[in-house]
Amino acid sequence: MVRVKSEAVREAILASAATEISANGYLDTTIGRIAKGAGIAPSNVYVYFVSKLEIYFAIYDPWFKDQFLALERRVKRQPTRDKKIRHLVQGILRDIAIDQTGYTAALMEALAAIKPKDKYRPDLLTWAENKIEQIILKSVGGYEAGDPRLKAFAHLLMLTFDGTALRVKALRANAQEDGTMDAVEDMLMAIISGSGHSV
Amino acid sequence: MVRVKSEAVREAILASAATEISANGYLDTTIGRIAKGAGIAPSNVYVYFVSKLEIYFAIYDPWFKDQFLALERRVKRQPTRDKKIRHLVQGILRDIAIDQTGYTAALMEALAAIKPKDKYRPDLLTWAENKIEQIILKSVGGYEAGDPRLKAFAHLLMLTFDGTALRVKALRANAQEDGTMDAVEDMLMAIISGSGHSV
DNA sequence: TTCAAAAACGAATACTATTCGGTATTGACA
DNA sequence: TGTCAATACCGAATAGTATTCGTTTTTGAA
Repeated sequence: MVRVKSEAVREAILASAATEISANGYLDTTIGRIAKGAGIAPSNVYVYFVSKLEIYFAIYDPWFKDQFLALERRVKRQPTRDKKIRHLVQGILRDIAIDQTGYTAALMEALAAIKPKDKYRPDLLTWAENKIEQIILKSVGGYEAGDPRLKAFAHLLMLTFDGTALRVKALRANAQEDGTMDAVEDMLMAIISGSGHSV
Repeated sequence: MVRVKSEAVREAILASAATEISANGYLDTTIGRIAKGAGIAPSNVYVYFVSKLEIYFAIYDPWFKDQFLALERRVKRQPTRDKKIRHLVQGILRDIAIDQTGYTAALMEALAAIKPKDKYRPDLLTWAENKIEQIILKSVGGYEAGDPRLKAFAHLLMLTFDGTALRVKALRANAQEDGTMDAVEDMLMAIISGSGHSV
């Protein structure tokens, strides 16, 4: 092997793509513009990534996990169980689903655009649901490991996450401004704070 | 006006599009194939519809409303309040979100593909949430009109609907086969059956 | 200094939704 | 019943996309 991929080029592609996706979403971000932003030819992008989808997830995956890890720390820091639960639910719905970068809105486009040949594996979703279980288990408390309600709650929360993000995308308004989202959050919080035996 | 649009052609377009969308989803359904199925030229499709998105909603809107109306009747028919609630939640998540026609999976693609110039109005989502409130109010019982918990529950249910449909699309598996979805449904049912004052 | 692997490039390729310019049809009116 | 203008309808653009291909250039090891 006599010529080696440039880490700088790879980073330039990711940086350019991140900017574009944040500004224009997934579908409207073109390989051409990513390449121009990175200072290379469009075809050269394919030396570093097999597809636009792969580029997107190379950006979204670490961002998403960082968000959850930061959330975990915030939850842990709360003084009361109620506050922990509130931070968990609101953090996921308000901060990650409705994020300022637009990465999650782009996720909806990316997921919708997936073709069978992309062989997408929902690792991120699994990871997130496991992380939610973990946060409740270790930082919120009140549940035993393996409690099936934990897995169900985590799934419900992530389904709600998807719906929230999708609506940001399609309605370009943070949905109901009338306090309905607050009430939805309350319902979700009630599920997890009520059901567990108290600490 | 001397020549009139043919109702037969309009129907042929819709029928062809419905078949295509059911088989290939929204993004992979092309105007060319819709036209071929309808026996007309692609450009002629635009005499009847302004865009592919409009064609899609001309199909999805009535289908979706029919599903909800049929669900409403089924719920009403149940003998006990618990069974009514169960049918409501499962009908939405199992029958409409994970439908056999693939129309709802296509909805996720259509929503994701929406551009600002499409000026999409989320009437359907609003309609569905109102209908859910109505069903609970009139067919399930236990709540007063205007109870804010109704609106919140309807919203939560539809967010879950979105998430479920999105996963069908992206994972092409009805998600968790391990009973987690059952537990999620139970959680949703508990919210609405527990909170209302009993009848 | 050489040289082959492979990065990088520009030009295809194969698609797409939608538009445009002309042609053919047809419903109202004479 | 014949005329004619509005417009359905058609085929050929247009503009835009992700990705691939053939070639040129670079570069790291020998």
